[in-house]
Amino acid sequence: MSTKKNEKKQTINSDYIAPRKVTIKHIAKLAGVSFSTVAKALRNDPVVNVKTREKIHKIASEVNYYPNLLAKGLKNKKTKTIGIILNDLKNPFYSEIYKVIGDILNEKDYTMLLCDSNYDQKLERKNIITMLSNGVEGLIISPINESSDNIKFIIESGLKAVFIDSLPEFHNINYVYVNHERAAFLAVEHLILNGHKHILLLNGPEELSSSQHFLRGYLQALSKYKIKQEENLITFNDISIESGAEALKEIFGNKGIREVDFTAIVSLSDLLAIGVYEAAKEMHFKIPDNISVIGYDNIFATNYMHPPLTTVHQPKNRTGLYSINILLDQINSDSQECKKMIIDPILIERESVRRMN
Amino acid sequence: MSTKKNEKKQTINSDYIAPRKVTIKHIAKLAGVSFSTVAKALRNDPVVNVKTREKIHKIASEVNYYPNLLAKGLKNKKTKTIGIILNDLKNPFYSEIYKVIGDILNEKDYTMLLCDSNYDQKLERKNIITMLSNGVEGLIISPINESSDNIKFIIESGLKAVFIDSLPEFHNINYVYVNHERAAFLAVEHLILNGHKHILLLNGPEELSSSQHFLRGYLQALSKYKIKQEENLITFNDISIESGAEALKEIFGNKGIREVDFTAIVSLSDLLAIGVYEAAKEMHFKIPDNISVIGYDNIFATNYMHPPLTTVHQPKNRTGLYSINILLDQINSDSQECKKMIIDPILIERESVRRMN
DNA sequence: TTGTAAGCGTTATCAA
DNA sequence: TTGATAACGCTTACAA
Repeated sequence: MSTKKNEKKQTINSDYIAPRKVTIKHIAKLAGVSFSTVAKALRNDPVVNVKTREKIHKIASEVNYYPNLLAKGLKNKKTKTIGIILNDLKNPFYSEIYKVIGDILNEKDYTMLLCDSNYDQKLERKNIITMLSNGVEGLIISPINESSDNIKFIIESGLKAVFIDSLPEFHNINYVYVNHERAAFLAVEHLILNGHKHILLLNGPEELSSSQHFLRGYLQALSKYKIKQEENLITFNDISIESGAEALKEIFGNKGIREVDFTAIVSLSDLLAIGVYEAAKEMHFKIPDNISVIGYDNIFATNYMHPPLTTVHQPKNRTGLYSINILLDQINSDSQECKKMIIDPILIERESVRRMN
Repeated sequence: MSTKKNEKKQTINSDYIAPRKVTIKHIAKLAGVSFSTVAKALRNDPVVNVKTREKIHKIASEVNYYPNLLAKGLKNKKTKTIGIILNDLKNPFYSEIYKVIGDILNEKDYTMLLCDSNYDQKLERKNIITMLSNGVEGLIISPINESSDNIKFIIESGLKAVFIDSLPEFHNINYVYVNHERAAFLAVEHLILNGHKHILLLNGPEELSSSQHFLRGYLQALSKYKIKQEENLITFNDISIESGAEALKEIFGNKGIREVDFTAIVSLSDLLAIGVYEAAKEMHFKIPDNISVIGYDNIFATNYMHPPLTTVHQPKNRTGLYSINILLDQINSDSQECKKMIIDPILIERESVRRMN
């Protein structure tokens, strides 16, 4: 028995050449105690002698010991890790959200596993599995579609999750949702009150839940003000500056400004709205003189554009803050009660909408 | 012996109530084989019978099996995870970088552990340890200071790393560096050639290596054109819109535009430059009529500002692309040769600089 | 106060 | 072709 133990230690010793990561066993050897004593000492368990504890801590810091979180996680199912799945890391809208999440995580000594699903449901599924496989303690996700199998999969997995930017129809879930329907309504109403009757909708991808909510709000506003809905004024697009510009250029085609059949544009995302500005440069039309534009999100850049973009503000800080707090609460308190928050967006009037009446 | 084994299985069975994560042991039981056979089958080891393999795969997908990456990582020191440590997740400059990193990682089935150090060296150290503890296979870091202990710590840890946005003086390291010195030189030279002689430097934090390089470039340009350096025109600031605006407001104080002793501003970051725009709004001066501004980074927003910001472009895509490729190469090929890349920035002339001559 | 041993979910080696 | 077993680094009863 003791021979065997010695053999084992020999093996470790003979590895000296390659600088191995130091473990509690190495420390134990240096301190001349058993490795379980080291484990206890490192966690400052009062059961171990103060002298021993100090000695062990001293050694640990001398050899730059840091624990292996994989081993720890494997043992206690606590990885101190939370997962974030978003659709476009580059969109400043999301950046603001995970910035505040990151700050809180820093404070609470959690780590963030971040994935970008690129608005692709297959990738989204893969990312969810990655999170599960990595044993994250919780998940914050902005799902592509709120009634997709991916959501069911998350729920059934038992992983604690907070959905953001969406409104999945399950009762045993948490979400923090900024009311997109209301946002669209606010935007379109603002346009209508300024005398616009033909309003182009630059929506996101059709399968995106956000797009669906936004469309609903758009339609609601039209209907409230008895404005006829025009099929050709509803467009679905990828969410990026480029595709916003692309969409406009396509619509214009050979037409001149005067021949185009709308006077204003609402868009699901400020990025798309910036695309309109880009198109304006290239196609030589003026905002808001020829075409009015209103965005959504209120990303920082919109305030400095020319003209400053009228947009609907999404409280991104609060979204991040609430979602991470709800998640951490649930992780650390076993309280199974679900939190559902709906935040109201706010119209920010700037100078990209022209008064027609 | 066999009794004991049965007892163990009983224990697992009696856990039925709480829906446990399924492991290869559960599958083994369902399939009526040993768990080591399952392990082999799942990795499609041809040593196991085709029938058995198929059966096991079928069961695995029925019960939604996914492997425990913690266990896997513990066993083979391969976590399929890479760490990214940056200083401000909200800065679009960084977003663009980790967007492309994320895309590549998606492709190669790696996961990204992302930390924000907030320009704080203590936090940076903590984040490095977190990465080590989590067993990342590689690290991409934009360090705060390139000669800090944190860098040495990384090198000594043996973790494969690529440094970005900095130029640490060690030979056995990789870096992808955009030449900040050159960037500052380009910017200041542009200002000088347009007739500016009193140029305010809105630099980043003093301990930031980037700030130091940038300052060097600023000084170089002044000296090349025989312009006297003025101490009070060199300022260090946090990198954000707010602190850019703050700095300007403080400088102005009670002075009017005419009394201020510079005609142009160079800044280490577009964010700071946007702060100048913000100040311009509040203090009622005009860019470039009263004050010229030139930024650095060329974040997407600068092109749409009023006036469009003249800035120096940093190839962010290439930074991301090169760094992740170098890292992945090194991880998967044991080639220990170090890669050092220096990328040249490019002046982008827009409309925020006034011609004085 | 300290040490022993089992176990977390895998992989890999060896035996059957 | 399949199964038993040890090991990865840690935690945690339990024994000494």
